[in-house]
Amino acid sequence: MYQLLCDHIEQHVHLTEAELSGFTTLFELKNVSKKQILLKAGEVCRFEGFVTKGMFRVYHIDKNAAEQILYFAIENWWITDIDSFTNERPSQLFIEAIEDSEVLLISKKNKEFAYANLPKIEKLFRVMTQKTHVALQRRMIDNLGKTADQRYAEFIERYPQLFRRLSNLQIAAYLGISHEFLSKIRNKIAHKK
Amino acid sequence: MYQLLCDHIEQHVHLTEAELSGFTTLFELKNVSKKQILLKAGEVCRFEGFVTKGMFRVYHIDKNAAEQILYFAIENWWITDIDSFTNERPSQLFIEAIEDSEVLLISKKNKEFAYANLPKIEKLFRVMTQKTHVALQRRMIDNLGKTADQRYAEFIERYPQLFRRLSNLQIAAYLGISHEFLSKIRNKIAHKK
DNA sequence: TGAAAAGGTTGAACAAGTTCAATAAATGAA
DNA sequence: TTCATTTATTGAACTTGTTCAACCTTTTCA
Repeated sequence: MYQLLCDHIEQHVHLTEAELSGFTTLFELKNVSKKQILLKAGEVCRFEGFVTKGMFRVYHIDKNAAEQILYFAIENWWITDIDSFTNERPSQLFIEAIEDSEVLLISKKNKEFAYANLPKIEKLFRVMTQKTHVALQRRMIDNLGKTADQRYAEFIERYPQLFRRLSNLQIAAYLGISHEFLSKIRNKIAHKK
Repeated sequence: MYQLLCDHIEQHVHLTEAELSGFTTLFELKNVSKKQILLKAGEVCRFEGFVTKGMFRVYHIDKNAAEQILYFAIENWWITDIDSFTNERPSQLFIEAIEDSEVLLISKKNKEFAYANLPKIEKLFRVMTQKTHVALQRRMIDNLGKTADQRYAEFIERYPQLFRRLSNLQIAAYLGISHEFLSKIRNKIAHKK
């Protein structure tokens, strides 16, 4: 049961059958249709989710109503507002399905139960947070030093499976540029080759 | 001994006297003078460091020889290239003292010893990585959606203790702008008030 | 099927940020 | 103290990216 989740865990830590089923039963499956919102800014994020189907975007909306996308999550990725979830603070973020999706949700209570009773789970999440952090550090450096053209080219190269499934509006919000300018970058690339 | 480090740990997890001294003896104190480099890109990062005096910058140098600063660390902050340290891969980063400094270093072997023998330490580092990650997420969103003026104003407000000790060159490399443009922003602010 | 909504492109005017060069001010080391 | 180095400022020309408006194409869904 929950095959994708089990495989994912197995890649990071080795659990016995009992530990694995003890942990996975702490999740509940939720179907989320396209455009449905799982978390709104202002609410406390009550879940951490493992995506088993579809795609989500985690994003911020500023005072000018512009959207900044923090990350996308497809199959085998996790979604949450880690700050809101762990500190039970109102979130600054939105989480929305951009395809018809399925996600396995775990509550804070159940996650704490896992930390208390399954020490290897603490390691799992430490390692995962670390990996996510490394990826964000690299993205930060790219954003500080590279032009939009370069960031777009690298996005396509690094995440071809996201690129194929995303609209240019979403990609522009991830790169931090207007969608019109992204369109001009694409035009330039198309005519250069 | 190592009072700053003990206080810092105590803020995150509660250790017995024995655990605390068992952990802190895994560190060694190093004096680092201004402009001395602790880690060069290309090397494997062999340490994780807790700053007890002075200040460091962790940065990247791109092909055009421009520097992007990932973060600064003063007293009570940690420094490492987490990717290079945990995966024993060549680093992409430099770590340099920008004041005469003191840092407590722990090796990978000793950190793994701590993880294996002091389960609370696993929690300490999970929580710390999580906090650092939340801060970087906020910075990422700011970088995607805000102008340099706004980012500068927020940097001063959020980190006044860093601001006072840093040159404008360092701040510009952190904000991702040229130091000339930062100078113009400062001029504009000065004349507006 | 057809109308509405969403996504994509283009151009023109503008704003934000860079580059280069010249100069001044502050700091540091002998 | 002094000379060299580093840091900060300013202006002019340039590049990168935004905004707004118009228009076209594709998708959605009743």
